[in-house]
Amino acid sequence: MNDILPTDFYHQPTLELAKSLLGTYLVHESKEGTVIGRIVETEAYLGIEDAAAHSYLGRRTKRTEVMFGSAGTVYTYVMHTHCLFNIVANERDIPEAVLVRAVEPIEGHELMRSRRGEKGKGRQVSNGPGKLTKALGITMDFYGWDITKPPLYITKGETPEAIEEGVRIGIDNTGEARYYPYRFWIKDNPYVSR
DNA sequence: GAACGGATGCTCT
DNA sequence: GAGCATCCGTTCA
Repeated sequence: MNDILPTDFYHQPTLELAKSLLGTYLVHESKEGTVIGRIVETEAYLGIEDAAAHSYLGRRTKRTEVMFGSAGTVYTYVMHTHCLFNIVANERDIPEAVLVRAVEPIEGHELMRSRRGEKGKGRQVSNGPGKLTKALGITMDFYGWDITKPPLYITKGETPEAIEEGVRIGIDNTGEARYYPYRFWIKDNPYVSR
């Protein structure tokens, strides 16, 4: 796997990056084995001007600190009983990131399913933000990780045939921001969350 | 140190 | 499709 996407790849407008990430391969090498998931659904969070983003109005805390850092940094966040996986985009001091909402298993199906347990059969194994992190073995340990190096990195994948866009999910109480069309997914892919 | 609430998932109807 | 279970980081006292 020498097709690791370089840091430069992440230095682009967040909305562009969200679309560019569709179809790429998210790889995690662990002692249990290697798992690869093709990113099929993403959402963009535009920091300053986006009421749904943790970094809204430049809000800077321990939690959002990495969003202000360099592009290509991993931003993990614990939500309810789950862990969500984001990738910081754009330039330093511009707190924007892309949330990975769903992946399609490419390699390591057995390992993913065993991590998910009985609930993770079929497409249920990774068709959601909290599900994919568990399937891929991503935890808060990767907070601040540089996504361009092993054991957790992204490689060039298959360019999607068609991309669709729509409103984001799970942010019903954020005013106008809930209507922004910042969600992107690969058309007709069965692993898209909903 | 206590209270709060959320970028969800699962079960049941 | 709707309702509820479930925790930990952040925030405030």
